Amino acid sequence: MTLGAVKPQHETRRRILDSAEELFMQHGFEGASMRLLTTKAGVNLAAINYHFGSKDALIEAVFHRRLDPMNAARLAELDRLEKEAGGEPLSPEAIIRAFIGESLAMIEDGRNGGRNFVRLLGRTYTEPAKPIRTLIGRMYASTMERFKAAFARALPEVPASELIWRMHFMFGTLSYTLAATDTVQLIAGFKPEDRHDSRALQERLVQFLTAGLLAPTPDLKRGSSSSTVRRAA
Amino acid sequence: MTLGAVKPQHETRRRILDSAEELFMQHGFEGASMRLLTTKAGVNLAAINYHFGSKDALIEAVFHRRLDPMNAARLAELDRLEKEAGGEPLSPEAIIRAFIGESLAMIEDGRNGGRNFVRLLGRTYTEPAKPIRTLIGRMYASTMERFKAAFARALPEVPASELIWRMHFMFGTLSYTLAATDTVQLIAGFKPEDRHDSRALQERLVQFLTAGLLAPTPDLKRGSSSSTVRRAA
DNA sequence: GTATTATTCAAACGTTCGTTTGAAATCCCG
DNA sequence: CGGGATTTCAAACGAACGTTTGAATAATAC
Repeated sequence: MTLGAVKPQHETRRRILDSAEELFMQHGFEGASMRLLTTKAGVNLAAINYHFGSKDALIEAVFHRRLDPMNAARLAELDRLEKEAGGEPLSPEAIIRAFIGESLAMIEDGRNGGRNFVRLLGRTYTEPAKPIRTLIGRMYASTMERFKAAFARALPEVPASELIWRMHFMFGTLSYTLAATDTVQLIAGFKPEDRHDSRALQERLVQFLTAGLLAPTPDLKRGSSSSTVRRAA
Repeated sequence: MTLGAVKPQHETRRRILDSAEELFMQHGFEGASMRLLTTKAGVNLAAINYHFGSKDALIEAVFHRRLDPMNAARLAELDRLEKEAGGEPLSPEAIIRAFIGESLAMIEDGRNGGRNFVRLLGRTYTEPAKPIRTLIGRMYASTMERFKAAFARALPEVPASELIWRMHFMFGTLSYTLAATDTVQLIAGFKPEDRHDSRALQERLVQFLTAGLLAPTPDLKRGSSSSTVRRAA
């Protein structure tokens, strides 16, 4: 058979990355074997070690390919908003949108495998393997710092410790939403069409997260901390 | 016959379950090998297959041991609240407390390995392996139905489809909070002592989740602005 | 066209995996 | 105390794992 033998320069690399994205999502990092990955990619078993060095390095490459541009876009959007605001603090909702927008946009971007990646990503935040956790942590560090600062500026009356918890909660909601879509359905009643409508999903998330972020701060100490009810929407 | 005392009889079983709980949490289901599990438990390699039949059956047993009582306690608490309310719908916050209280109580219950399990649990909701996902889904089904009904009664004005998404978000926040504690720290600034103070954590979560649950819904017919703020605390 | 480099390929490496086995040790009851 | 059932044990099983190898092939440079 005459295979159109025109192979772009790093076609093999790309095929491996695409397959890995999908199979890591379906079977996990340990569950997706080299043989499974290379078979799906239609390349030789040794190709992964040749092009990436090891399976771990492949995992790292999978994340770098998407996560670096993704966080860059988040920061760019934050920059754009802050420039537009001209010194004024941003609204919490706008910051939330800047953070989650890029993730959710990937969901319907069927052109590339962004959907696979985004679900893989949501899954990875609770990955047991330590090297992967530290890798993810490193890749997010600067982005998280910038957003933390933006939230702090937007909500000067919320204590820093409280803000960190709220960001923790928000990130958890996002990550679980990305990961669990299409997988476990603990709560019956999902309408399949909803899962792919990232626009509606984004609005639901923004409503939920904004309200949670602006919730009155709990009274943990004996002293009464004022219930700071802010703008709701 | 011989339904005699079951004291030391299943000591080996218990040791295996305890070790599995901890090692599954640390290394994942595939990462924790039979040899690692049995070595940590101080039992023979063949003990798992003898007492449970297979590694998969052990995983199932680990979840049944804790999850069944946990969900039973959730439902009992919900029953208690509803009886106490005598027909009146419960407050959303009370329902949230009934749901998350049992999970968080386990965190400080150092007596047994509840802490390990709770973190393992949070991790498992995004588990790639399908059998485990369906197992978890089955174990939660009835509990989720009851809580869904309770929320629907408490919030008659929120559309069912919206409510399901909000429950989804709430569950995600809880699961991520349970799982990611002590693991990945995307947001710098966690104070270690906070992680073990389940009382404070519960208050923070209740505040965040209640606000998110009660967030204004854009589709709401009585769509005037944000006056949907119900009892706040 | 030849030399050089880059990539692909089949085969095999040693290791570890979950499971099985049959005998030894232990427990339990009459 | 003795004998049948239960549990433990060391050893081995075949299968699958990630990785390596060296030759064959393709692409590129001179």
